[in-house]
Amino acid sequence: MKENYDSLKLQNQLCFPLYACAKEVTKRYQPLLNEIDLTYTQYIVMMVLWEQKQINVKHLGEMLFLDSGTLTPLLKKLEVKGYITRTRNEQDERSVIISVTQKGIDLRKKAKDIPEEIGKCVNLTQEEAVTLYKILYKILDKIN
Amino acid sequence: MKENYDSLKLQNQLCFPLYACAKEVTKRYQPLLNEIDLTYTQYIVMMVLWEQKQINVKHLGEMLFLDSGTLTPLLKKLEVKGYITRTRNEQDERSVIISVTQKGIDLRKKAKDIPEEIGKCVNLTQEEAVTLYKILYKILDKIN
DNA sequence: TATAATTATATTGCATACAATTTAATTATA
DNA sequence: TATAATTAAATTGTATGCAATATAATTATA
Repeated sequence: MKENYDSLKLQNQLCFPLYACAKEVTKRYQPLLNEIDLTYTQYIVMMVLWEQKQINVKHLGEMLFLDSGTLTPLLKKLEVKGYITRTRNEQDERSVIISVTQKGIDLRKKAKDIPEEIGKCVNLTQEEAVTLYKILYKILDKIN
Repeated sequence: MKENYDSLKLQNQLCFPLYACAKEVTKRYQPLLNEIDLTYTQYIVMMVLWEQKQINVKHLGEMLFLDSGTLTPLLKKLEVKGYITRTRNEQDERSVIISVTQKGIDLRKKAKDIPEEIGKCVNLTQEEAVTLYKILYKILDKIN
């Protein structure tokens, strides 16, 4: 009475290549991000702030799928670097407002070529990239 | 002379949904894996050992895209739990051979239903799943 | 309007990840 | 065959991530 464990084989997993791919791609960012003194997670935070200028921690966490245990220390580091400020919302003292500084805004110019560099090393066709994008967001939309 | 920073918008990134999706899906494993006292990374290590019974750290790292800085402490924890043993290769003392114990083998029965449970919460069509799988492995194959 | 419930961050503890370095063993070569 | 180069793990240091809990502020309700 032999059981079938095929579903537990590494090559039959969908999550594993997802996990590995995310790590490998993120790793490719690091040498580029080192030049502007950011980690990948710090970079996506700055991306949000380049668009919005200002956002509270809760909303930021919802956008990036990160909780306060990750964001609080990370934001303090960005504050030390001078890229953001953290101030309590005067209307609701529970909330902390993150604002980008001029130094943070200036960083965007230096980051400008990073997406293209990463695109090169990922090397998908335009069609594949669009398909991947759609499927990933389908998962993200359903999962929460 | 306004510069165009569209490529730095969060919604134009391919890496971000990849990063977020990997995290969110992995998070869904945790309640299931808690019942058999494994983390996700420990789980994929056990997956390899359920197939191979024995493998050295270097080869394991290549399969899982993990380095010794991650694997060494993780494997020591699996050893403490009694799921694996770590022994030096007598032919080459630099190499450490990881072997699954009977207790480790028995764990597979308890893990059997996990892939299906995860499949439910990801909720892709069979075709989407296959497409995603292929694109992810295309990236992984090229990137290293 | 006191008190309970909820909400937004912060903190703590644990488990990755990885770059960089170290150590020990093996292999290549002058 | 000594010495240099290479290789495989282990170690160190830094940065996430997240569950669980704590704290403080706000809101709901008896």
